[in-house]
Amino acid sequence: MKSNQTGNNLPEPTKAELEILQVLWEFGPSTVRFVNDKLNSQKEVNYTSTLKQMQILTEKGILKRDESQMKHIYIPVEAEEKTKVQLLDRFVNTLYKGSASQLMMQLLGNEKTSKQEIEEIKRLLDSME
Amino acid sequence: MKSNQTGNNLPEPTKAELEILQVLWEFGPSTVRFVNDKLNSQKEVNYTSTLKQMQILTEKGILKRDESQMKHIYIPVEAEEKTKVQLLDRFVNTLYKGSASQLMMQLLGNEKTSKQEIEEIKRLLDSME
DNA sequence: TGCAACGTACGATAAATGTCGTACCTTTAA
DNA sequence: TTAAAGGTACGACATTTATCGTACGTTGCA
Repeated sequence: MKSNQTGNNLPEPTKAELEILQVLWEFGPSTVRFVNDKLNSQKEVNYTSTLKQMQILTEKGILKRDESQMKHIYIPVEAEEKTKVQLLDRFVNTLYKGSASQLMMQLLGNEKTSKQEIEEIKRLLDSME
Repeated sequence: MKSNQTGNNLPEPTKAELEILQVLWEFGPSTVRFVNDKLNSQKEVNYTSTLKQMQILTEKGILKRDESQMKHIYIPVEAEEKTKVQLLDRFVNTLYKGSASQLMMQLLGNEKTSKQEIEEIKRLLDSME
């Protein structure tokens, strides 16, 4: 048995798995064919590779599927937000020892964070009172 | 040759590699023995495992080392901030399509982000005018 | 001076991840 | 009614990541 500093032992979605999740989040419950087509607009990947990944994702309990028809329909078990929150939490803990404000500083110091983004964040904070 | 959506092909530090980097960032240039001891305060890991990792890190160009003495001294090539910025950038791009404010919203909605943290962020923003 | 302590080098191996080929089932249209 | 198109299942395999054993070199001190 092993554990890490943050006690965070979630069934970690891997890179390839995340790509699949993103398609499902964006377009809703889908067939393997559909997901594979979307993935192929970005990189070449074999149909059976995507199928296998989605089957594994299902075994892991990250996806579930509707098998009532021949074309199985895959659905994320957890909502997009919930999964992202978990990933973000892990990220903050790992790199910033849990300090959200430290992460913020870096975000704001980043050239790529536009003034527009910063304005938006300020509005967000003000509306939180 | 493969590439991803964000065109981000940095020599990705892995989990175990990150743990080593964190020690070096926190305590400065160190020997393998030192790093291994620090790691072992959190999880059991063999000296030679740590050594191997640090050698690989060096091959990848993420660490460099001073071999002038028997006890080699390892040093991160890039500063902590720079590496973290890259990782953060990748994270934002992957999960939030590059939108820092979206990430923020999630951060602020997170139970674990304390009011104290939020206050700190506000101060930070105000001081940025 | 020789041995114990401590160091590096490096190959073996395990486990996780990612990709694909092939077998086989279902649907449909000529 | 059968063959082609399009599904799923599943095992094989390459690569990456992670860990460790063993060999061997250096140092210092009993």
